[in-house]
Amino acid sequence: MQMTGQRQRQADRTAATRTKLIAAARDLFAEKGYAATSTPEVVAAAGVTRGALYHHFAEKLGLFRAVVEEEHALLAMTINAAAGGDDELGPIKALLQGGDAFLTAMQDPGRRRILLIDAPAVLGRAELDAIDARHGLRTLVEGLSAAIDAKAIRQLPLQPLAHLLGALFDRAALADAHALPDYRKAVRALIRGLKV
Amino acid sequence: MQMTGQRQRQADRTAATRTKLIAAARDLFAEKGYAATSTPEVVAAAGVTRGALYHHFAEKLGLFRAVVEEEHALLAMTINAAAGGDDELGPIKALLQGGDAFLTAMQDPGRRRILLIDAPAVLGRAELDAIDARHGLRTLVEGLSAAIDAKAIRQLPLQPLAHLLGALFDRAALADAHALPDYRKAVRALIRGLKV
DNA sequence: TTTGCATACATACAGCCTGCCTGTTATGAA
DNA sequence: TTCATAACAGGCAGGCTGTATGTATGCAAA
Repeated sequence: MQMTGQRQRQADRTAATRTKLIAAARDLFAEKGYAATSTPEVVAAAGVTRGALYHHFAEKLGLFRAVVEEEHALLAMTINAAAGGDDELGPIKALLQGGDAFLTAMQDPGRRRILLIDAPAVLGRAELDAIDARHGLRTLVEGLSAAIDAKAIRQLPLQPLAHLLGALFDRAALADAHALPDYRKAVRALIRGLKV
Repeated sequence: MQMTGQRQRQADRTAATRTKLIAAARDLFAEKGYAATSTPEVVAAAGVTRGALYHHFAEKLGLFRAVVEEEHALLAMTINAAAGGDDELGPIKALLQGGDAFLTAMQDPGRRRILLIDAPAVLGRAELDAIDARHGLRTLVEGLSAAIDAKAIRQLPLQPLAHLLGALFDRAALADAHALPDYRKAVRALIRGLKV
């Protein structure tokens, strides 16, 4: 039965084009930002035509959305790989370690630009929060929830606290590399201050 | 001596045009965002021509910069008026009160869009930080410095801590109005956690 | 195997926008 | 009054986005 094989060929073709477009767009968005990146540039870098782009994505925004989704997923993977190991660490230590993993994973300037600088303005807070809720924020909420249940930190509104800590980490990630240790210290102090 | 009067006339003319442009741009940027606002729209709303705009501003970005500066100054004025009164309040109370004033002053959605959503992406973090350093962040740094000197909060790197708290307040300001009390509560807890 | 349809592109086009450039008018010093 | 300069006005070139139309390839059914 070659049906699967044939269908796969189609799917592969589609996937290959999408992948090339997203990869090329990611690099350009990372380097020059969303607004300064034109679709002709993207398709030239990807080795396809604008027709292909607009066949797969309704608009330039859709391509950016896809890039953000992928970058977010990659980020979550990296963090889970780095901080997902130790389970018996205590809720606060787990939070701090997760935060460190996040800051490390965010050292790529392109990633910072896409996720922290452009995405909020291009996609809007609401949509970016929705994406974030499916990836990084979820684990943060879980960690905080565990910490509160274990009475390791004060009882506070979960979602707001998670968003605020997320903003804290985002801001720390934007710090100059040489200032990062100080930011790390301040973040840790703020989190430790939540202890009951 | 009419020299002053004449010079004033020129200056007034310039100031009037600039004011009209900035006011019109502020409203449009607030409503539709920077990218979706065109210079033809702006000049139509301001009742001038594109020639006037490009005479006063080198590019569209310069107009946005001016809007951000003004909005930042207005914000600082509002906060100072609301929270600058009580001087003998204790450093932590003063911080919390200043934060509340900030959140109140940030309730205007247009202001939020301009300062918190668009500005970081359009101007870049570095330039926005430079602007912020001259307005809101300065008072925050002073407040924190006083609190540390008074040994009311733990000794931590000043600039990073200020930027982190700034990010905290920014995020809280973006919360839905109905969730604001919970955000406020969480922010207060985080700040109180800094006590020695 | 062939036929017919859908998917995956390619290309040309219309409309808009930005920044610049050239001309014109108002202003102020001499 | 004269002349220089600032403050505009209007037009133009280049580029970009999204769309519409045309073409080739894949693939399921007859």
